[in-house]
Amino acid sequence: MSDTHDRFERLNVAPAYQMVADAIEREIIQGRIRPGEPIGTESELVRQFGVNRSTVREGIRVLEQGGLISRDSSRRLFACGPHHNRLASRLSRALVLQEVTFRELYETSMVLELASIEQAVERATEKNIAELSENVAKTEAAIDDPARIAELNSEFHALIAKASQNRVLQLAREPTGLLFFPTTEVICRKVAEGALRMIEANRMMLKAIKARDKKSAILWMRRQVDDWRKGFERTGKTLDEAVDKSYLRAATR
Amino acid sequence: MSDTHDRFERLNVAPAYQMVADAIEREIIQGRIRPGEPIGTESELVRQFGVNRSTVREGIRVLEQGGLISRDSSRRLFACGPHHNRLASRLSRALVLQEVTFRELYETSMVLELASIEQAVERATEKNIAELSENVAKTEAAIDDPARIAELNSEFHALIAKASQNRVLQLAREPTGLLFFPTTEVICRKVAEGALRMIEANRMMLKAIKARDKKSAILWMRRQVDDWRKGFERTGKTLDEAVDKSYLRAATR
DNA sequence: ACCAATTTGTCCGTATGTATG
DNA sequence: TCATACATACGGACAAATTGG
Repeated sequence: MSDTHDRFERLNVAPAYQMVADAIEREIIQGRIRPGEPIGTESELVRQFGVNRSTVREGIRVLEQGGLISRDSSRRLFACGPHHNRLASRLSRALVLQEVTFRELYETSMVLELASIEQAVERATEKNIAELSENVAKTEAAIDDPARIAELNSEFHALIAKASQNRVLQLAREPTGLLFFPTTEVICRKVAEGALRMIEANRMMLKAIKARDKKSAILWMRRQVDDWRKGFERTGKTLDEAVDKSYLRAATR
Repeated sequence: MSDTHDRFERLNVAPAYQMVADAIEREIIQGRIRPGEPIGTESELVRQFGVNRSTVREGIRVLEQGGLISRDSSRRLFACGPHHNRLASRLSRALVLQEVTFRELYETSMVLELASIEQAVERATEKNIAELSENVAKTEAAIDDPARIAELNSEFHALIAKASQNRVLQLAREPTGLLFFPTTEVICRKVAEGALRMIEANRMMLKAIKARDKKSAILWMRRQVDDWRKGFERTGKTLDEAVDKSYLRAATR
């Protein structure tokens, strides 16, 4: 052992593939590569970074998975503003793996959906309202198809969030929506008047948004989320059981 | 061209590395590999899947990035219940890339923080309260250090969410917290009484939680988030500008 | 504390399928 | 149609780090 001080700290050198990923990520986040712009071929990156092909490819996988880059039909690399879908379904998966309960889901959804519709009442554009109207019409036409109803209801809530013009809120509620609404199908099948009450609530929410009637909109949203809870319990399950992984299928791709 | 029908559909064959990733992911999601359990060495996987090591490694990168597996200090692979941290910072990044405004952040944070404290008042355990007390004590001791104050305040809110016992809510507020609270440092520097009001609010929230006084707790939380908005505007910025990428550094690792 | 075996990180070269012009 | 460029995948190799005796 030497009795001198270590002159240098240990260099914390990241693996090469990580540095490749970081370097490209930086360019995208800092806006020097805009979404849609090409990244270059693998050989190009090999040349620029001075590392091996395999190394570049590992870095690319990281970024692909992170949703920062993607490949088009011809497999050329380009930057892409990450679609939340991928992130949201990852989040949903994380929730399932943590074995969160339906109660946690219910409580959080209540908060997020109420916030969404409150802001939607204030800010919904004509376009938003048209989209919601179309959704309600489709739902009324699908009255006898539980799967379709559930899907449309899920879309209804996503449209509400969109109408809030608040992208943070939109992103925050997406993972819960992904897990929350698939159960509506089960409920529609088991509870006779379930679909009818759902449609009525959606119709009333749409009406309230048109009239900019915040109070009524919130009331009907609360009622619908509560209906979900009651319907859920009526299927014989308890709120304190963990969200099953089977609800993931609908969420992943 | 033959005039016969195609007998077979085109096989949707995923790349090998993707199949490797999917196969391992399935095992984890289905619970056949529990969090903490080892996955095996790369050579092991090479043998089992019958593919090249480079291919295995690409698959591993995907899962690592997805937070499903990780390497411990000795770089051995093991499954891990995905820590939200990684997902949350990814979400934050997505928000920045979408150039969301501080207003969107503010509004959503208000909703999520209020919900957190409301549930925290109902359910905080002795342990939660002890953690919060310690945080408040540390904050009082750091009164002259804006960076430390901001960090501790961020932790305070995370602890509140933890005390809500609602993991869905916890996960939902994390990305916004990551972006929201770093700005408190700037505010503490620019607004003289900022730190003091922040500490007072935290102290009062803690007190309200101890007393199970929901009304007071919510009041002080609302006041603190509002203070944030006022302080933010006092720094000369407007709520309608986009959240800057500079706020990301604090968020990533 | 040393050594041998294992494992990871990285690299090289090559073959094959596919998309584009 | 053909040629070219490129992505995917493979086999093999070596140095550094880690493990376990």
